[in-house]
Amino acid sequence: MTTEELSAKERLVAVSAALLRRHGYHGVGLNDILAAAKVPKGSLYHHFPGGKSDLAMAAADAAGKEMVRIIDDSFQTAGSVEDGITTICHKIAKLFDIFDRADGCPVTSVLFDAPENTEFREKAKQIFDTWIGTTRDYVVEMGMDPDRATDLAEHLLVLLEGAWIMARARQSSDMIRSIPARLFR
Amino acid sequence: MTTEELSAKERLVAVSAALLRRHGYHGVGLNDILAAAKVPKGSLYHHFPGGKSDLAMAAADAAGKEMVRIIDDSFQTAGSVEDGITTICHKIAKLFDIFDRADGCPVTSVLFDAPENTEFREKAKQIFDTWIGTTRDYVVEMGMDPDRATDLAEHLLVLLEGAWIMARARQSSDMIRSIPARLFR
DNA sequence: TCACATCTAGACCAAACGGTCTAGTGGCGT
DNA sequence: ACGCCACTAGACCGTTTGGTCTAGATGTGA
Repeated sequence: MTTEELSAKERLVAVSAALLRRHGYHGVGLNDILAAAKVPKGSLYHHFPGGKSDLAMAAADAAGKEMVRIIDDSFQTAGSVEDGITTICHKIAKLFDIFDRADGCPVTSVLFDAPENTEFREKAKQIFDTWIGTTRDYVVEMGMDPDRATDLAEHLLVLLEGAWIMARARQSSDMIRSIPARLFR
Repeated sequence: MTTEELSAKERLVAVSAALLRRHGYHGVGLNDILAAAKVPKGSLYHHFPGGKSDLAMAAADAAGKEMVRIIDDSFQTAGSVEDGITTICHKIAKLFDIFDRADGCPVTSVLFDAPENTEFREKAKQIFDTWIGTTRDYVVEMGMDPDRATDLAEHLLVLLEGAWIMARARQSSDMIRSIPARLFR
């Protein structure tokens, strides 16, 4: 993650996403984020008047969009539904391995840590639904009927979230890699 | 949750388990726990010299054992593997609904919030493995070969953890209730 | 009834928290 | 050259954090 040539705002979002993914919302201090991003407090509250929660929302959005990019990339080169989904899982598994096998799903880590905040939960739901919608659209495009496609996309997300948790506990991406086998058995 | 006749130590564990499940490790303050359990600080550090992390470990253990009890109960009255697993999911879904559709898996909520602590992660792994082992034993006892049984038990846990997350996001236990359909399709 | 261990009780502490505020800096349009 | 505005910079604030410590209550066996 090169934060070199990025603006202060961009650095803030990137660093937040990374730290929040690993430690959760309440697990990171604002000062940690500021120090890692090399941004003074004044800048934070200039770009994100809402403070920490504002920043977390932006970080979750960014992470959500990156996931959509992964889905797009995976299906662009895919010859079949199975192919596309397998690629998604392998890409995520690889990222998981790269980042010390320590990071959780961005949405879960960032948003569920603060469930007392309705806005957070709504955002999580919305991002999840975007992922499901994106996946479903590709699958429908490839010929599956919409209802089955929605179910498949939801099934994939459930497996992915569950596998992500197991992967963290076991410090191994195996569970993520074995998702396609579970889904298309 | 009647904390009436319990000892201070028991109240501490019960209240911690409940609060941690909802807010995560860093999301609850020691003072919140103490106030809810009506236990002074001195008592905490008498019973749990290790402080908050010590308490969280005990809470996770207690929650882990309760899950084993659910598995036991479900298989005791089950006529088939499918039956037992369906009962497990329904029991968990019911509990989820009762507790405001807000609580996550105890192990995930309690332990993953503090992944910088190796001891925490190990404990999470150990509890997960206990659940998998318990389930697998029942399934083997019912005639399935051990390898397939292990895979089935792991598959169930992955689906359960994933569904739990989705359930929180959507404030609905549907995803948990539909696990058997996904597993035995 | 006295000694002792267990447990309760909460005042107290340094550190860290998220957030506010004022001052200053840099670059761009005119 | 100047004024303006986006942004940087960090001192500072009240609150809350997890944790320590001393004092006292309670029960139990000799």
